[in-house]
Amino acid sequence: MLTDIAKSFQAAKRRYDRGQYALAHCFEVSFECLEALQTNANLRTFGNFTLAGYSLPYSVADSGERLSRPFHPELFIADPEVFKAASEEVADQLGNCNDVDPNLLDQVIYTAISAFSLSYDLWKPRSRKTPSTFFEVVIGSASHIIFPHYALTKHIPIKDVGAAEPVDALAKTEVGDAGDDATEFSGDSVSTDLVITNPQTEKGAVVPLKITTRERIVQPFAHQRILDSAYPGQYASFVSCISEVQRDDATTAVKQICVPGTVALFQKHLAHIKGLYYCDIPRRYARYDFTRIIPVKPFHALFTDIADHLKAD
DNA sequence: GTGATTCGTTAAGAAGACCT
DNA sequence: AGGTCTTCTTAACGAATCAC
Repeated sequence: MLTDIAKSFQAAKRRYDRGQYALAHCFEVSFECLEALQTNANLRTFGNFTLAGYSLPYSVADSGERLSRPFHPELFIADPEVFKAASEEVADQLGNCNDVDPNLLDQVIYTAISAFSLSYDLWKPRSRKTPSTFFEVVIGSASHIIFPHYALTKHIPIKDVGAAEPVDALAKTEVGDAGDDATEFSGDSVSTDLVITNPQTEKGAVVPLKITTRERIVQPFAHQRILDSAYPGQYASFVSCISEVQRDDATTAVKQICVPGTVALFQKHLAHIKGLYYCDIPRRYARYDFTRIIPVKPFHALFTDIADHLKAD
């Protein structure tokens, strides 16, 4: 059953790679996943996430043989037909530049990505990369619709900065005694998931897309730091994720893998990014002591914030 | 014990080398 | 031009470890 889903996904990806509209095709893939889950697995409660007296129930998909990652049942549209109607509504409204119900948008994105991920967890659990590729295609396709006049790319070429003008104290220690040819890097580029550029202003929005981040959160900050050095003031990063949850089979509970201290340090001292955007906002990242350092917002705010950043003055 | 952080691992994809 | 082999990069899960 996953063979068909994988084929549909590859077809959608090929369209996307050619720069064609692929959102509806992605939603069809998610619909197929929901049907497969309904037919061949059992969606059931698993356990709670708890933090300081707060408790939130999570569910899993159970194939009898294997358990999926946990998902948030209130964000997840389990009924395939309901999802189909909701996703078509969202796609239509995006296409017509109408306002989309923000909560519906969050639910549709969360369900689309989660249904695909759950299916891979159950029937192709070793494929770790594929769900995130799907995420990339979904958001890239949506961006095509929302920003029809902006350029979408995946790489930003980095011009040579040169040792003569180190950008700061950190760079100074790098060039030091490595010899005169230490700066002979050319043709380098920052490889990201999605870059949206306004050709008028040349401003760009970098959108790292990750299902979960864990300690890999450092990458968007490092990229932003590089871009600040090569193109001061031109790029801003909007880190987009689904959730940070993980099953704990020993206690039949759900954990949210967060690194708040590390992220706060990156934001203060490595590079400044615009915000973290989650479908299922981790509880620890929603606390004021964290959000006063770095904004954490629901997923639907992503597109409006990018539009604000890119618009001509 | 609990929350924060890091590690170990498997696999997919991209790019280049080499062959046909 | 097209195959396939190798190497490098990237994604992200579950488990392990750290710090209080």
